[in-house]
Amino acid sequence: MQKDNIFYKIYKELYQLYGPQGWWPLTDLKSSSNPGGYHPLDYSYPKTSDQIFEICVGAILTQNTKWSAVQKVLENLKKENLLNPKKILKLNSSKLQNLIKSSGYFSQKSKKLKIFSKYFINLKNKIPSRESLLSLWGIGPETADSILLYAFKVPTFVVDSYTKKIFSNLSIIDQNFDYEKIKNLFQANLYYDFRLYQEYHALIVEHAKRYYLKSKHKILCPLYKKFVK
DNA sequence: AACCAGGACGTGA
DNA sequence: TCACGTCATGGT
Repeated sequence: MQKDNIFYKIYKELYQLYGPQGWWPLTDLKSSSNPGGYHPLDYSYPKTSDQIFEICVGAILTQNTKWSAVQKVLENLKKENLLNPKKILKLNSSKLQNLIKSSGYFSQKSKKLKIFSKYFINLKNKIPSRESLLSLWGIGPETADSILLYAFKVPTFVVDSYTKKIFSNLSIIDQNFDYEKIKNLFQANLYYDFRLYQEYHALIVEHAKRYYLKSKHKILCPLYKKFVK
């Protein structure tokens, strides 16, 4: 890859603007001084199987849902000591639905969590393949890549709706590019480094929240002035 | 008070 | 393959 390509330039710009994002947040790391549970510049592998599982659960629950809502649900599950695949499997579905209700799509998501929990137990601490994740009902490309990148530290780029919004607005990609094409474009233009991928996706989300939400005008995006003629 | 969130699936053409 | 409807609660 060449260091002066637009994908890497924008990464450096975003990193300079917002700094390290400390994804994926963990309930274990929450405290009064760190309410979000983020851990900037800590790229270490999750310390327990339950932490890995928590990241996966968060990735599923946040499908088309605000993280703040997911955070509350994770907090509840943690408080009940249920952030564990065997315990999720044992729970009856209506109880699970009640516990996760506030993060939306509770019927679908309870089913997804059940299916994923069984899969996770069968993994026996091995790193899953992307294909096996995608074969699960309820795990699409973004969720699979989030799980691989943030829970298992596998260098695979995560593409989300914000990525499409920002980079199509900057005329760097086309609106009709599909998931795999966008993912491959980023990977072809970046160092093969899970830390870089982790930060980049998190920075994209942070940037989009500031400049690409409904009421805000995309033209105000500072990347536009800097990189689009 | 409509609109949308760190998507994925099912369906019909 | 692909565009479109559906899933659902909670915040703005």
